[in-house]
Amino acid sequence: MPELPEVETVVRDLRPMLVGRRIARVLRTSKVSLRTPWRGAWGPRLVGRAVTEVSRRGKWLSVRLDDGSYLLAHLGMTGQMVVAPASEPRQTHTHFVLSLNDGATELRFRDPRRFGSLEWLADEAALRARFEESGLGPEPFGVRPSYWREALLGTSRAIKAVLLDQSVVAGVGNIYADEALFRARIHPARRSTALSPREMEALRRAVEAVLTDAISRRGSTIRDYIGGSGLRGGYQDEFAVYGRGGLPCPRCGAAIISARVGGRSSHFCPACQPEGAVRTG
DNA sequence: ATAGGCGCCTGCTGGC
DNA sequence: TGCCAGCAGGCGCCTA
Repeated sequence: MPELPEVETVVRDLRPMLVGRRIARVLRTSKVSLRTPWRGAWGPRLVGRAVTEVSRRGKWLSVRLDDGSYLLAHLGMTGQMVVAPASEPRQTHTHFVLSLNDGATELRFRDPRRFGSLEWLADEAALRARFEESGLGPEPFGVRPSYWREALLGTSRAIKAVLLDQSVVAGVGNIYADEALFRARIHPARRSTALSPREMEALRRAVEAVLTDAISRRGSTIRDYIGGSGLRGGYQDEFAVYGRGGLPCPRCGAAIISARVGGRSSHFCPACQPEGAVRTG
């Protein structure tokens, strides 16, 4: 669920509430184990540590501690990371809780579907190795056009699948892939190698623009997503195509198509995003 | 080697 | 009203 704009929003929300605070207590509040278990004995490693930094890389969220170690979280489809008053009842599927030394708040990790993960890494080298292991590509902002072109020419897949490939560019998920393809007027099923240089460049810029706009609206809430302070996103109100099958295209009025491309539901305008002839305008 | 498909989970929706 | 299939923002693993 959470794609780059959602994770970025969580990071921005959490930062002022976490940086400078110390971890007073670590609680495992759910009996289920996460799909990727916490690596190592987490209790002793965290208690007493202060948070020095909260950041994002692709869809990963990291919390740096004052001994140089990191808590690394991936929110999967339904993961939430929220700082809440300790007095507030915890929701179901809250798996881990870090009590903070202000005595009043706690960081909660909640994840109904449990596709998310939470792990501890000893230092920055281990963090980088973890990103390497997951095949994480560059951040989508300021991608070099030459890199982009080579990445798109280096695979025979549909462009939609290429956008979802985190090793090509980190952070784009199903929503923003569809929205970026719409902005660039490219049909999701077209082979990435079939795009003209102009289209490739339009798409590179569309990805940046869509993600930037979504961040400014605090991401998109379809169902589960909330920011680090519990607020919902607002970008779902600006979707041009995602989840809008059968509704009119905001640009030309044609009915938006909903179809499976590369195993994922995809939404596009059949008029603005033609599958056949490459438009070379 | 690459690309596609499946499985992991829970919860909600829509059709019968 | 109730049941059940299908589907959901992700990703890693397996197979052809």
